[in-house]
Amino acid sequence: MPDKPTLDGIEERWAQVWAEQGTYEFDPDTTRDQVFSIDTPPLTASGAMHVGHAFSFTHTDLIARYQRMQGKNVFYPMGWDDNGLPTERRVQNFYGVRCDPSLPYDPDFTPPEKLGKDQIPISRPNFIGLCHDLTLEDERVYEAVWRRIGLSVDWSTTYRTIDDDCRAISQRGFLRNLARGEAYQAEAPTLWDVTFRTAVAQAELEDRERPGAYHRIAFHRSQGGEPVHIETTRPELIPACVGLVAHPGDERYAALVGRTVRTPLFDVEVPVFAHHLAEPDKGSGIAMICTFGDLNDVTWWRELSLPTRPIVGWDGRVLADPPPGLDSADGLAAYQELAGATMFAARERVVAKLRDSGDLDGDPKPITHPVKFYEKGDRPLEIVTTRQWYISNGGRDETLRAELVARGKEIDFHPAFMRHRYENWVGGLNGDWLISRQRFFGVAFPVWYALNDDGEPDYERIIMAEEASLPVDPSSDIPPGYTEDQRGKPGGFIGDPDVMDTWATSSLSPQIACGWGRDEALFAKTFPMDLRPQGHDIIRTWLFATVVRAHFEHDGVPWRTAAISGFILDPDRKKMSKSKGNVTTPMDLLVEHGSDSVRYWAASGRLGIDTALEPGQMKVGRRLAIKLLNASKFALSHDVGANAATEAVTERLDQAMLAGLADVVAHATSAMDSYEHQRALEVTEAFFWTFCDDYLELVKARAYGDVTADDPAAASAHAALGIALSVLQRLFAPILPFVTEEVWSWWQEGSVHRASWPTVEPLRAAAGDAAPATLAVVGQVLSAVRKAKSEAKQSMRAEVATVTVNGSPGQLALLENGRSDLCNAGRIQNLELIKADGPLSVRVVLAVPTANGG
RNA sequence: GGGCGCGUAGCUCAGCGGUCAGAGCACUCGGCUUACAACCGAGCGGUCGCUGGUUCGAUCCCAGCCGCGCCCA
Repeated sequence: MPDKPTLDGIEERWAQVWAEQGTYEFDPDTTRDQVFSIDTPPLTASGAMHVGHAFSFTHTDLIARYQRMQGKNVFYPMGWDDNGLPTERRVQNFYGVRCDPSLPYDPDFTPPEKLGKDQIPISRPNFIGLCHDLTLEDERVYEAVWRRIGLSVDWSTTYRTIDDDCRAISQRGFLRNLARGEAYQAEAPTLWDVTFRTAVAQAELEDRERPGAYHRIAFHRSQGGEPVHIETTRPELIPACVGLVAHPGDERYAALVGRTVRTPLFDVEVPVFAHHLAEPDKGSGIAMICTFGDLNDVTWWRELSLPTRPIVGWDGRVLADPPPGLDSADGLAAYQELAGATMFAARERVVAKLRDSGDLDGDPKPITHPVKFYEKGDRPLEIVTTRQWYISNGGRDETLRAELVARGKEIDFHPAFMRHRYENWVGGLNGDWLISRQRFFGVAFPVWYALNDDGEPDYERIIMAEEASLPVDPSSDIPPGYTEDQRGKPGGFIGDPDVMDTWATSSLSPQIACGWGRDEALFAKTFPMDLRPQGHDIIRTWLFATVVRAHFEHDGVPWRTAAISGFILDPDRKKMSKSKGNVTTPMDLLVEHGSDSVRYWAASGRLGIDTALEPGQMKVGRRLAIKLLNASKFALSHDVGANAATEAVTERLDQAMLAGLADVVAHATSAMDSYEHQRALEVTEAFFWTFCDDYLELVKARAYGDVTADDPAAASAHAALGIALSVLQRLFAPILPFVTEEVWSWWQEGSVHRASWPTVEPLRAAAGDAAPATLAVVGQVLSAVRKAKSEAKQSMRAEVATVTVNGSPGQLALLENGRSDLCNAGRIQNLELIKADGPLSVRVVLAVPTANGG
C-alpha cells in the first residue's frame, strides 16, 4: 500500500496486468449455462469515435463485469465493421484516390505521399487493399481507447466483417437464404443514390426538409376543351409521365377519369386514373404519375399496371434515349434538349420551355417539403429500375411479419418500451430488405450467372458457390463446373458484380462471434447469445436484421436480452453531432478525467435514456475513486485481515453497519439483475459516503485500539472494516474497475474482477439481529453535534461539554450501543440520554461557548 | 399526422399512491479534523408543466391540454 495513494497511471498499469494475466479470457471448457455471451456492436473504425460509443460500451462492460463476478464465464468478443461506404469514403479522403473498377490491378501501386487536387483513379483490388490497410490502422486506435476505458473484452476473440471468416459466414448465410427462397433477385424500381451510384434500403432513408416549388402545368385533353392543370415540384419528369391520377371521390375530375390527356412539350397521350392515394387537397388535386418520381408513383405504376418511361440514369442525368411512347417529332426534339442533363438543369430547361409554350400557369410557388435522402448522401434520391438482391423481412408478407413481431416478444428489452420501436418498424415496412449495393468494399455475392449465346447474363441461371469453397470472390474465383477462360464469354459465366450491404453481414454478428460453421462446439455453448447491447438508433437496422437472419437460419431469436442505450446530448440538450465541430472525443475525456470517472458518468445514465455529457458528473466520479483510495488506506492501516471472521464483530454499531451493508448488497444485486446499473451505483455510493463520513469517524478511536492486548472492541472494528471494505470494493468493481483493482491489490490475492459478487448471507450472519437503525440514530446525534460546532464556527475537534438527547426508549437503547464511539467521534465529555415522547431531539453545549454567547 | 419517451430545487437527475418532497453539482458560511484540503462540516434553495378526474389521501394512477426530444409517415 503506497503512502500517498493516487489515481495517476492506474489505467496503463492495470490494463497491462489484465492483458498479461488474461483476466478476461473466455474459458472454452464450459457448458452453455455457465456462459454469459455478449453480441458486441461491431463499430466502423473509419472516423473519430463518438462519446456515445464510450457511453454505451461502458454500459455493456458493467454488465459483463457483474456477470463475471456472479461466476459466469463471460464471452465478450469485439468486432469491427470494416465493410461499406464509410470505409470507402475514408480511404478516398485519406489517400486521395477513387475506385475505378475498369482499371487493371497495379501490383506496384503505392498511395501518393501528398494529397493532390484530384483523386487518383485506381483499380478495385488496389482500392480494396487500401481499405484493408487503413481499417487495420483505425482499429488499433479504437482498441487503444477501449483498453484505456477498461472494457473487459476478450481481445483474442476479435473479428472484422471483411475478414475471411466473416465473409465465409456472410456468404454461407446468404446461400442458405437463397436455397430456402428467403433471398431473391428482382428487377424493380429502387431507391437510388446518384452520388454513390448504389441502391439503398428503406432503413437507410431519411426525410429532409428542402425548398421546392409547385409548378402549375397544363395538360391538354385529347378531346379538346379546357386544359387540366396539375401541380408538381418536378416538372422535369413530364417526359416520364404515364398518366394522371385523382381521388375517386373527387367530383372535379370524375368526368375525366378513363379519358386521356396529352403531356405538354412531349406530346404523349396518357390516361387519367382514379386512386385513393391521390390527395384532393394537395395542389390541384390531380397529379401526374411518372416512372418514377416518388414511392407513390411506384405504387400507382404497380397497382394500375402502367408502362415504364424511365428518363433518369444511374448517374442522375437524363438518359440519352427517349423513353418508349415518346415518339412525336416535337416531343423527340424537346427530349433531345434534355438528354444528358442533370435533373437540376433539366428542370430549368423544361420550365423555360413551358413558359414559352404557355403551359406554365403563373409563377412557381415556393414551398418547403420533405425529400427522401440516403442518410449518408447529400443529393435527393432518385428511383431507378435495377436488378437487386432482396431478403424477405415481412415487408411483403403478413405471415412473416407476424412471426417477426412474435420474435420481438421473445426478447427481453431493457428498457421495455424500446420494444415499441421494433414493433413500429416491423409494422411499417413497405418492402423486402434490399441487400445489394453497387459498391466495392464489401462481401461479394457468392454467385455467378451463366451467359447465353449472346454473352448476356441469364439471371434465371444462377450458379451458387459451394459452401466448402467460401469465402469466394466471383470476380476472380471460378464457379463449379467452369474454367477461367469461360469468364465473360458466350456460353460461359460472369460473377455477380455487387457487394452486400454491410448490415447483411453484421446481421450475422452472433453467428460470426459464436463460430457458426467454424467451431460448432463453441457455437453450442454461446448461441443464442445472452445479451445484445446497442443504441436505439439502430433498432430498425441492426437489431431487426439480426432477428430476421436468426429467425430464418435457426428458427429462434439470436439473444435473450437487448440492452438499449440512449444518446449523448450536448450540455444544451441537443443531440451531439460531429458536424457541430465542438465534439469531445472519448480519449480526451479519459485523459482529462480518468477512466473510472468517465465510467462513473456513464454508469449514472440509465439504459435507454438520453444523457447529457456532463463533466461535473465525471468530477464526482473522480472524487469517489479518490475516496475509495483513502478509505481503503485508512481501513487497511489497521490490522485488517483479508478474511475477517464474522464472529469477531461483536460491537452493536459494527453489526448495525454490516446490516445496512447487507441491505445495500441485496438492493444492488437486484438492480444489476434487472439492468439498472445506475440504481446499483446510487445505493452503493450513498452507503459508502455515509460509511466514510459517519461510520469511519465513529469507529476511528476504537480502530486505533490495541488488538493484541485482547481488546474485543478493537477486534470488532477491524473485522467489520475488513468485511465492509471487501464488499464495497467488489460492489464498485464493475463501475470503477481501475481504482477497485488498485485497492484490492493492497490486501487481497488475485483480481477483484475475478472475485465473487458479494452476497447478503455472510453480512447478515455477522450483523446478527442488529438493525441499521443503530448507525442511523447515532449518526443523527453526531450530525446535531457537528451542526452546533459549525454554527458556533468552531472546529470539528472542538470539545463538547454536554449532549442531551431526548428520545424514545428504543432510540436511547440504540444510542447506548454506540455511546463510547459517539463520544469519541464528537469529543463529547458528557452524554445524557433522557426518555421522552415525540421525535428525537438533541441539545448540545459546547465546552467553549461562542464569542457572541450563541 | 401516428408511435414512444420526457417535463420535480439555478443545473444534472432520483422518487412513481400515504413523514419523500430528495441526492449530487453550483452557491453561501465555517473548519488544516494524522484516510482524504483533489478534503470535512453546516446552510440556502421547489405551488413536483397546466387543468380536470379516481381515491380517505396523488409528484406518483386516469383524461385533456401545453412544451421538449426521438422514431416513423
